[in-house]
Amino acid sequence: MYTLSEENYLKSIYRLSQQPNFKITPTAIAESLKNNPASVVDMIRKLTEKQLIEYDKKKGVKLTPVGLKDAVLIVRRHRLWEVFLLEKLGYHWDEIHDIAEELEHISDATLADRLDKFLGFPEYDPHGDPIPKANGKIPKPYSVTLADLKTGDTCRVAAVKDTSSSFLQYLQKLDIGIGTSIKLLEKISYDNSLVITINGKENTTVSQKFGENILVD
Amino acid sequence: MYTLSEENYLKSIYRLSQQPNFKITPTAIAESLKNNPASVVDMIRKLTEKQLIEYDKKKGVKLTPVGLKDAVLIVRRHRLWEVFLLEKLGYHWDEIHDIAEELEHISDATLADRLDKFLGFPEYDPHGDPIPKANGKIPKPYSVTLADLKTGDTCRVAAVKDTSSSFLQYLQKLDIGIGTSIKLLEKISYDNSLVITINGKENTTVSQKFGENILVD
DNA sequence: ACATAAAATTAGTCTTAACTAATTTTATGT
DNA sequence: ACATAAAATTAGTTAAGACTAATTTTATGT
Repeated sequence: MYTLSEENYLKSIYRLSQQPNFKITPTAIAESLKNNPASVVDMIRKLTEKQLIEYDKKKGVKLTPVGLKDAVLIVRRHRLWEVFLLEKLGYHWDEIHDIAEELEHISDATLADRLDKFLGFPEYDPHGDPIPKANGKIPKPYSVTLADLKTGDTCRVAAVKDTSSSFLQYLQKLDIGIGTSIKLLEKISYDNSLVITINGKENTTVSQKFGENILVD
Repeated sequence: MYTLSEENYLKSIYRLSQQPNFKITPTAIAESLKNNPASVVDMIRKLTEKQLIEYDKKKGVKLTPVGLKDAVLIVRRHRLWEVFLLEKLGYHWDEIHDIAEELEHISDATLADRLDKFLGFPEYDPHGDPIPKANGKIPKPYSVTLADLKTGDTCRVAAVKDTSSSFLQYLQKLDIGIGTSIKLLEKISYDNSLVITINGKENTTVSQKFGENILVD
């Protein structure tokens, strides 16, 4: 169907299109794929001919309906494989992305749907990103972070934005995982530090940056 | 580590080396990979330079110890994925080979071992072929075929040699799978056709070629 | 042994998708 | 507005790995 490269471009363009009000330029794509803008210009021509994208110098690159549909399916495969690697094969959070980058290109028509079923139709991947359904519908992404809460609010940890091992180790030290209940006691107005209670235990103070990387529902 | 093509050549050469007293020639490799002998000659040069194979016009192609080790690991990955596809995702016998051809190239160092563990360390793949262990040891392959039996013998299907979809679909039509009990009623001396009973049901006649592709124990 | 067929090899071409270097176009700061 | 910086584009190159066509080497049958 598509070459490896074509799929990577589609996925990259899709990912960039998720940033609101962001103009998708050749350089932006080049940076996200870590290759040369000249190469990107070539591929833009190719994908335009295949009617998967449209390119307007003023507006940048946009996925066509067909391109969008297929980009979403690639993302779907990526995120399903991430769930598989973490839940079934026991990989850690920070190991799964690169392997899923390879697995997402396996081309069998029914594979994603079978995997989806096998995994119990998960709605979110281990990074908290929504897994597109077979029909292309995408579950509502988490958007509220710990830092968005008002004093007195209680929430549960749904996902994390930052997946660096230093962050994950810090989480572990604080005994925070998916599903952990957190109550916001106070927001320090000086630097927006957050005073929280973790699972009803004693109080802890964390930084604004920390709070912005925890997605809650 | 290796390119897709290199891995496919290694695997192909390994498969051919399993046939006893078979000289692995450029044409033989070309046929098995369905490409041109001229291309094979190029790749023989490349793999020889990388010291993965040795080529002697008289003796044909041979894997070096390093080439053999890595070819076996590719086969290991292929067969483990086949087990996964059949047992976990519910694919049929004749659907799994092509998908495993893609999955086997996923390059993460611990993936095969994790998958092996997840699957419960299976010894044979759904085609009955032995799955090489992580250390390269290979369980004893089946060797007796249906065509080797004497009249009156009863056996169980352990594996198949031919994995073409036409053969596998024929098996499905005859209701033969791994574990199926077969009794040899008669060998037609004219053309060595075999009259058999499948799972105690009514008699069927199959060709010698068919019988030679069913491994039993 | 020799003609012929088959296999192996060489030489050169093609495609994909990357690259660099050079040039043109667009944006930005003073 | 204009100089300069940044971005986009073009042209040409490279590498892998396939191909065809032509040639050489090896095998086979009579």
